[in-house]
Amino acid sequence: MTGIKDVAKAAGVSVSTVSYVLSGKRAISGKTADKVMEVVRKLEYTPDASAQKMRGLRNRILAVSEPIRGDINEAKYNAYFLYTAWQAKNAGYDVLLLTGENAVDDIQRVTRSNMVDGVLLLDVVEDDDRVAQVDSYDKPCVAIGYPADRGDCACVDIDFAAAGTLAMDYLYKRGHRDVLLLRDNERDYERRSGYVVALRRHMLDRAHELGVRVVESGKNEAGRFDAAAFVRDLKAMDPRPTAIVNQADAAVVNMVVQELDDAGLKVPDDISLLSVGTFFENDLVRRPVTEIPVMPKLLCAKAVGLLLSAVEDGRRISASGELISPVMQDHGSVATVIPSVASTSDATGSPSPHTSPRKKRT
Amino acid sequence: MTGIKDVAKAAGVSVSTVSYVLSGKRAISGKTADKVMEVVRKLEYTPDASAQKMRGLRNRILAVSEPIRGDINEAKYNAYFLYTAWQAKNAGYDVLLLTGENAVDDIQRVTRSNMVDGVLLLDVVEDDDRVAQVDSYDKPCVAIGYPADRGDCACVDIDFAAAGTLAMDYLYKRGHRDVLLLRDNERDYERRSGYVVALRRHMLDRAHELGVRVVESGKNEAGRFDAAAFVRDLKAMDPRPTAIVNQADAAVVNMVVQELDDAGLKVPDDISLLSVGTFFENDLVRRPVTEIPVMPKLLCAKAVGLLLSAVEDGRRISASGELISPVMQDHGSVATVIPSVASTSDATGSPSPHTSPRKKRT
DNA sequence: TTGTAAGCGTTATCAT
DNA sequence: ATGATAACGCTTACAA
Repeated sequence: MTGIKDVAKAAGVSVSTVSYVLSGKRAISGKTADKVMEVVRKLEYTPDASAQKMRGLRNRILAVSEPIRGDINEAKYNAYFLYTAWQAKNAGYDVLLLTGENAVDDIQRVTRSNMVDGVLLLDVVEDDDRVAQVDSYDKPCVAIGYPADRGDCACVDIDFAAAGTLAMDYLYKRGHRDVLLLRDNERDYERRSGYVVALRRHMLDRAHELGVRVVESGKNEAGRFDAAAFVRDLKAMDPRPTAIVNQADAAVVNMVVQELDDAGLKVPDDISLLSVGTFFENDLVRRPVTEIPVMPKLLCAKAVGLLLSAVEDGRRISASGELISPVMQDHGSVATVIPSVASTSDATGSPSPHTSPRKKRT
Repeated sequence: MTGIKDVAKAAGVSVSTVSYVLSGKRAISGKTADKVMEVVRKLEYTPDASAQKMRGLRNRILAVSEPIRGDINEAKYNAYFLYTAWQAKNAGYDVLLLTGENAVDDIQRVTRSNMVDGVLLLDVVEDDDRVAQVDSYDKPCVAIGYPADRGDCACVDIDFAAAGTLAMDYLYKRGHRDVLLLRDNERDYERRSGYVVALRRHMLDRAHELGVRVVESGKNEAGRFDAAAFVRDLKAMDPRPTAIVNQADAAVVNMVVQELDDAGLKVPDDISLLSVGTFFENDLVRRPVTEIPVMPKLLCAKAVGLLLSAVEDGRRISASGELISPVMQDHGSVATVIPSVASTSDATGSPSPHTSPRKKRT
């Protein structure tokens, strides 16, 4: 309500003086500056953001696109969203959230109408419309996630090819030749959520190269996972897997760990557990699990940093595709075993001499 | 980039004609309108939001304040946030998220700088700064939650006094005289999160009035809940509670149900389970639980509706404090029992003749 | 039915 | 060191 004119009048100076005092873009005598600032505080003057934006100043608003597909309660993706908001805030930016189904329309609308300074894309899937249309936005844009074809879109993600390799090499090096893949929520595969699908493929590929046998768990429908059945199946397998590679979330892992416990299987002595592409930092886990995490904090920091380098310094970022190396966080849930001789040959019905896994924890 | 002048030039009309075609605020000949719209589409013209706002039009942006206190992964509150965003979107509004610690500063900044049309307050605690300062905002404001003193702030919430009464009356009517209160996460009590605290108090008060004995579970620290111990304690109690009243989240309830099962206690035949002030709709629950839910969807719809009535129709809403009646959602986890005669008298060490609860489910 | 021009609240250029 | 004023892109009162 109170504008720069009111301040100027009350301080007995011109509007330009007020503007310059506030922006610091030219020298002002200490006396005038003090008087102006005093009035500014007294009148609680805050410059009109629209007027500033019209003059070409930045808004300090970033659009964050996170289309809500189906269920609203996907805590997994909230981590990215909140860290993004947090990073933006730290840099002095606010976040305009775009959750509509027609994400591309929304992004075009807010960029073309000059409502925001830049755009962040969250929950990117393998063939993402928002990425494909990046050239139609009037503002810089960074995706968190790496679609199959990133075109001109700047992308930041974990290197999931490397993560898949790292996971399998890690197990292989510790003697594991038979692993059980605990699938993520089916919905994540179906929506072709970028990394979940890619990671699984890379793990299977690497396992094949190494001669590691991978059996996949049954489909894991949302909210219907039967941990008891999973463990029962595990015990019935021949040869019995020496490790579980997990893509599912904390709730599922907790249930599995509990069931393993009930079934008398100790982690890692009787069965190793490695979680890949998950993020357990904040969730309750019944026991620490060795993990190659997705690192939302890091990704969001990188993405916001990259976007702001374009917004504030005009850097051209359309060429940037940053892949961050995965890291193994050892929490002692993977043991070293002696590979069973039969494990790489074909599995006949004969009772394979199962090598009891018992070694130092890793 | 492309402005109204460009459109006017290309269409061979004046800028006001273009403006009027787009706003529909005066009659335009069909021919001109068509031509203009064609050019608008071809040039992908989108009016500059700042310029419009300067002319007094609405921005169609609502600020949503949800300060992140401590841990970032509080899924509970995300539901409110997402439903709010969804409701806003449905009404044609975008959402500017304010997560900073200094919520009041942020709200003052975005309202005074005219960046938003209105403000929604989420995760309101009993003595909430944001509510206390509501008069210092330059835009209409609605809180979801009911602080101790709402002052001039419009508030929408479940009537938790009524909910507490409803919960206890419901159990009392079904013969329960001894109940065990399963506490929510301690953090929720500590931060004095509005309803969690109020609800507990109201339940205890009502129980006292009815002569229902309430024993509280031990503190439930985040991520450290020991369901087995909880059930062990339950079995050791004398007289043994016939019902559990739950304030904790789905993860905790799942664990408890599982442990009850393992301990041979059937719900509801051996022990009733009533959840109050929770929201299990989207979470996996091992068995349906009778619930007086918090109804975020409804609350958000009411709040957004109220706010928009102020934003769009200029209604004065500072007098509005809407309390929504709680509803009991029966999912068959509460049984009717025959009250034990000893239950209202003092509990001596004598082995009370525990009335085995077995009746029709409710 | 359409055009002209004032004005919204700022910033920045030009004077002084 | 400070002041007057054009310009930003749009909406709308007024004119034609």
